[in-house]
Amino acid sequence: MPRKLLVTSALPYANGAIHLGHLVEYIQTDIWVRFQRMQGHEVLYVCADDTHGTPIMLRAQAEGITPEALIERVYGEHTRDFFGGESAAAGGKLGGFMVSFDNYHTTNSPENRAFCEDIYRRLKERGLIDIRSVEQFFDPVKAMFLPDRYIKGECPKCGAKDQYGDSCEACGSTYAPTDLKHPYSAVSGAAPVRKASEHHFFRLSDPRCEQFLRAWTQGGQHVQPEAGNKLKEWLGAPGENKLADWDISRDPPYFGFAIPDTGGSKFFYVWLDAPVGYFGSFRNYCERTGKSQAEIDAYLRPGGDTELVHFIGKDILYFHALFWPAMLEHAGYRTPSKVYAHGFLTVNGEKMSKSRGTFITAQSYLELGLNPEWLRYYYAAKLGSTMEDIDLSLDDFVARVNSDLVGKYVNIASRAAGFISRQFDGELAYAGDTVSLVEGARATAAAVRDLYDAREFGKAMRLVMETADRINQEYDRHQPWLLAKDPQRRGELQDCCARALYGFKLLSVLLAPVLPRTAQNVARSLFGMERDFAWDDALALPERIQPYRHLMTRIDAKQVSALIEANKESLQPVLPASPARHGEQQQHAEKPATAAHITIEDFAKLDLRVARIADAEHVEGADKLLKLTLDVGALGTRTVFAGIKAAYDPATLKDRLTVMVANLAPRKMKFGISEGMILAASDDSGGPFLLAVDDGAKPGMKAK
RNA sequence: GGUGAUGUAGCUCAACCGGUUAGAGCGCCACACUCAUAAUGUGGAGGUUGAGGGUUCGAGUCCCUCCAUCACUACCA
Repeated sequence: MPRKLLVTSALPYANGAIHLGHLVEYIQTDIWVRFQRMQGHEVLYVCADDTHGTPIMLRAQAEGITPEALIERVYGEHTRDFFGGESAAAGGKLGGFMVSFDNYHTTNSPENRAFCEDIYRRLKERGLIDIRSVEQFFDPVKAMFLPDRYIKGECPKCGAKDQYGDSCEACGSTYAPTDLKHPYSAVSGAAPVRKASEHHFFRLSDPRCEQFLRAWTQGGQHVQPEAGNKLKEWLGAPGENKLADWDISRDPPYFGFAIPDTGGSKFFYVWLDAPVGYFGSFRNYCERTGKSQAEIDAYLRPGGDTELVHFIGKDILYFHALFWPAMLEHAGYRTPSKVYAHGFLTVNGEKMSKSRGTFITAQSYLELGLNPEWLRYYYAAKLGSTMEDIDLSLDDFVARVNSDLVGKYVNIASRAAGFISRQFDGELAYAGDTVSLVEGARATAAAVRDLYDAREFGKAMRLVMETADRINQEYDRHQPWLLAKDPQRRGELQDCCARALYGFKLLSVLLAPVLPRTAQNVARSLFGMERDFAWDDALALPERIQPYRHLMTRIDAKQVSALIEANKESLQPVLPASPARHGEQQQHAEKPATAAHITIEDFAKLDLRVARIADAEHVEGADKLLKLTLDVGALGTRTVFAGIKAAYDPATLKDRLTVMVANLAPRKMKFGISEGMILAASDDSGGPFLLAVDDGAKPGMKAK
């Protein structure tokens, strides 16, 4: 019985170009989708641009255009990269990277708005929406609330200037925007002020949500085992109530959908309407193709026999495995059947980097004339069913594609077709037993089918290439180039070439989900079919061929070098990149390498002082911390929390002299502000041991 | 600091519930072949499975410690 599958890839954010990191997901999903279609299942593969939120709004302002104009332009770029643009959509989705969406929509659509409003209203009816006051940074010049990423200032830890409100690129520490020293708005440069506003929350902490999610995420039905473990961590132990309510509203100005009944004073947070965009795109497709309401409901209401399958990056598991199913469940919609998370892409073993030129855009890859099927194959060869990261090793990419695809696979057709065309006018004929030949193919196809279905593409590719090796070996064994010289042995020649070409057909069917364009060429141009391959074509012996035309060229390593060169850039984005977002895999900033040595100037930045421990006390509820009051002479007294409880009794510390870092940025900790740091030594064998100061030193003296 | 993942030949990866001399492809060396847009075949070299302990008749596989990388996280400051 055919399955009915509604499949999605995460929505790419409409403020940037598609790059090779994104493509892991779209290629992975597309291979799976094409495979399922070949099995005869009904598949709807939908996606959309994720178009709302502050980054889009500000970017449009910076460019002096409306947000609508911006997202329309980006829509054109994204669809071009994915499948050659809207104009190519009707032609079989073999442009761009050949991602075969049935529908590619936008979240800024009436369909999406209707779903968002409906879901919100239903959640509200069920008492799962709370309204609470929240205090946030506000830009008085632009008259807008600022997301964390738009507040910059000095890192509270290392003092680096111009750091974002959530983490420091210099030292890698994370903190709240309120921790920043000298904060300023990245939008206007003004000093932000604290301001309260009412926010709408989805009550994820409600027992109904927790209970549902505990059941939904465990048991291995919906997510991979590793993802299940991660989710378990986030859910905490039963009763622990680790899930925090989710803030789903934003204040204007905001590019997005107004929340119903707020008179336009509140907007849905982009992360609410993004996943809902899957449904919006689906509905748009249904309306476009004249589907009935009953058919639509079969996909959206609980209890149907359809499957909803999401492919995502592991960075957005939280949204897709917690917020999203909980929202759907309590709003009366069906919940996802599967959420499949993949890992990040690294290039040459490292994070993609603009300075190294490994932050490669889809557009540059295509414009430089690299074949998208090369990348599709390489990703397929590397992908498995887990959340593990995959590495694009560029040397390996060249070697692997050339050897597997050209040397092994395409070469089979190239070497056997010539004899058939020249000596037999394209006629294939088989001598002797063909039953075991077809049975062998059947077994291979079945094994590959199971691997595709389980998303074990790497294993599938290995099996396909083993098969290609065997076909080459078998062909060699008959030495057709010798048979061709002996008129008595024409039958043998024709047979071994026919068998090789049947093998080639088998391989082409098995590779069709990965290499759709080549497979189409093989089916139509070589085997003269009037349609594309179906899975069962793997079992049908071909009877004749058209003259062979070369199917795929090798990668020249120079093309890859040119690609790297083309992507090396020093241009900084006009505005800060948005944080992890729908389909926005790995936009993490690179951390600069730490220098092995520091200069004397670096050292001079440290203000080390002799401190007298004026008071030391236990902290209620703290396992490791002691609260110290330090006398630092002329600098006055400082409160410092030190993690030395295990080694020191407060009573013994009083009046001891030790060394502190006096100019360390104050750090808000659970039990108060710590205004410095005392020095202590420790390693595996023991510690911590406080540093002592020889007699004669006075509190406040500088250590250098 | 904690939790989890990863660490296997030069490169990319395999190895079911622990079970014979740890496999494959690429690369490399030699040979063969010439049908194929230098593709193919045969053979070979190459690994103390990150390090060190332990359990076992037997460990890449299980346990402990450590190291490295990555992710998440925190009451290191």
